[in-house]
Amino acid sequence: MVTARDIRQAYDQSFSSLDLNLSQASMIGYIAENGPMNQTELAAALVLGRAAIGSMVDQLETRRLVRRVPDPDDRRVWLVENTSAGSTLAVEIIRVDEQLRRRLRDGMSRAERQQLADFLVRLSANAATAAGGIGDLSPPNEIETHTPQTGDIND
Amino acid sequence: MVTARDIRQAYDQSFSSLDLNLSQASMIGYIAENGPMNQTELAAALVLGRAAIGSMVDQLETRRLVRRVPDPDDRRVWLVENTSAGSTLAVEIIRVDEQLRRRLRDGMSRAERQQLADFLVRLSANAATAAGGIGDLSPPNEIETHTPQTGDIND
DNA sequence: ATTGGACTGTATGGTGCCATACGAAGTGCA
DNA sequence: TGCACTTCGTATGGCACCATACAGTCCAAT
Repeated sequence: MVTARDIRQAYDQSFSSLDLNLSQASMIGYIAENGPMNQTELAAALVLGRAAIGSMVDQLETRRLVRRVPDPDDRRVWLVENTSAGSTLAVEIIRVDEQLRRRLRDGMSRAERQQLADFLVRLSANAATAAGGIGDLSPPNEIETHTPQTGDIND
Repeated sequence: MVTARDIRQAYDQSFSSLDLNLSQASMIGYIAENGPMNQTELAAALVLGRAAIGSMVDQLETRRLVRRVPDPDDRRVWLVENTSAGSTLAVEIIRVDEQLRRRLRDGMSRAERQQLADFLVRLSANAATAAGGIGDLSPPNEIETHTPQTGDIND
């Protein structure tokens, strides 16, 4: 937990020069790489709730970094896309991200990082099953139909 | 980060039967194992700010689980100690903790856990130095005189 | 055509934590 | 003996996120 906080802090600080926190930067970067998407998809990608995404979009929209455009196929949904200012910022974000990643990886081999990722996934799985049955010893239920997709912000 | 959240959630849920969250349980457990201590020490041990500790003590004090007693040697400080109810609860806390630890370790060898801990410490160190110099390439300053003590809630 | 269920984004209230600023009390130095 | 400096706990305001409930919309089945 402490490590997670340290890393988040390092990211927040790195992005503070761009006046963004980690989540905001992730959103802009993610849109830059995957194109406009609706808020529910963003929430899934960034592992946040829909409400949190909504208020993030609010903030970034007032700063003209992203923009809500109606989805022509579904009047319920907004497509969130980067403005030109947002796109410009995105390349900087990705640059900073890669730079910080390099510093975090410092002294860790590729194999080690792979193993670390593996450990974390296993821990998460254990935590999830543990959260399922509290005091009981019941077998793990069918709660997790969502084997966490790689391709998120792992690595 | 996601893993950290999952673990915290598992802990919170495990302790919810005792009507405690992870931080509260950690505090009572820590006092139970190390004896009464002042709030600054508690903050360092639980890796929280002093203000957060203060309000936690407030909560637990109204529930008569801990108690503030004046430090005879320093009139600024309160020593926080478990009440008898708190001590009773502590053994339950430790039991739940050990049980959950076992479930988290599931499928991980002792060597693997050791290695994981090592990775996390290294990552934290990297994050700390990265947080020191943002865009500059200056050498790490003397900010971190506090090599994170083992003996906390690692393992 | 209507209705029920599933899904989208929003509103609201709550939680846990931080950063900052403060008064009170201790400590070192002239 | 006085005066700065530090340290302790507290107060305040803010942030990021969650859970829940809700209105609007889509879709499938009658």
